[in-house]
Amino acid sequence: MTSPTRRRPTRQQAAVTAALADGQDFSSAQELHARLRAAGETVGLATVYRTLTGMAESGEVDVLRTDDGEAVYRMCSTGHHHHLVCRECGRAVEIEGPSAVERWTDQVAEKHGFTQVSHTLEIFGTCADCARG
Amino acid sequence: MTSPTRRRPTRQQAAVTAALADGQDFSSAQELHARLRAAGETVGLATVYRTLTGMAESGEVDVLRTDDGEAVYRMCSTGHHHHLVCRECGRAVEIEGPSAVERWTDQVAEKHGFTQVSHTLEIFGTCADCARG
DNA sequence: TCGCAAGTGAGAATCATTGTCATGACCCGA
DNA sequence: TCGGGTCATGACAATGATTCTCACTTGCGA
Repeated sequence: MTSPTRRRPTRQQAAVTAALADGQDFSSAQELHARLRAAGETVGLATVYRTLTGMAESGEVDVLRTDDGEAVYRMCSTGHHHHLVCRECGRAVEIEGPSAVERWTDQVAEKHGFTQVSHTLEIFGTCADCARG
Repeated sequence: MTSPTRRRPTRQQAAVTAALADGQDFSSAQELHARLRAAGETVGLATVYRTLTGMAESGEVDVLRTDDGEAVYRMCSTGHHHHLVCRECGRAVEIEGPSAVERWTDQVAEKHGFTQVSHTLEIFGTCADCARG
């Protein structure tokens, strides 16, 4: 097992973290990079990717994939939870799954001999604002 | 609303459909293309993509994304269901979610004013064979 | 059978993401 | 406080999946 790969704190990482903490929506790496640039921060795209990947691995941010395969990131409360995401604007609501679901997934996996089980459960819809538009 | 874009039946589409029906695992477009080539079928990569996209839209196949964002396809029984997928080999087991989950997602979405709700629920793990390897 | 619209295929184009590698910045010990 | 080794950074190239283009082919109705 590798030790939790602690990264050396830098200005760039702080900037990425701040940009991420800023919004309530899921943002892509490209979006964040553009936002940082606009804010006058000079952070390389590769660095944005590296920082996000690192944070995702250590569980500091949640990652999910849009319909077209782009990875989007969001700073979330710790602990296991799921999301209700607007397809149009990306707005996300953090939700807690019923523990029954968590138990059920483990059961199903075990029954079929699967180990190291994880699961994804996301709800997509159109939020009230976007539906109105 | 557009009419269900019926495609004109062709040899190529039949080949893609057959290749897809062949395996029990999720396969990427690239994989299917390679398999078709190996089987002596001459089908363009673009056509494989077009066919898969079309089938996915009409609900004839299930699509999901691997961790690295690649789209994988599988021919499934009709109706709503989920999957237990092996991270290593892609083997998939079709599973039926407890109706409680389906109800719960709708409730949560409604409570937050979201409409046109859909959800994804996939379980990932390492299957017994791969764990042994 | 004829003609046209839809389907096809080869390759180019796109776009997110990752790799490369020289340069610069942090941290620790002296 | 200073110096050096190490890790992070950034510009750019490379990769790889997917989509676009466009000329050519083919299915199907008249």
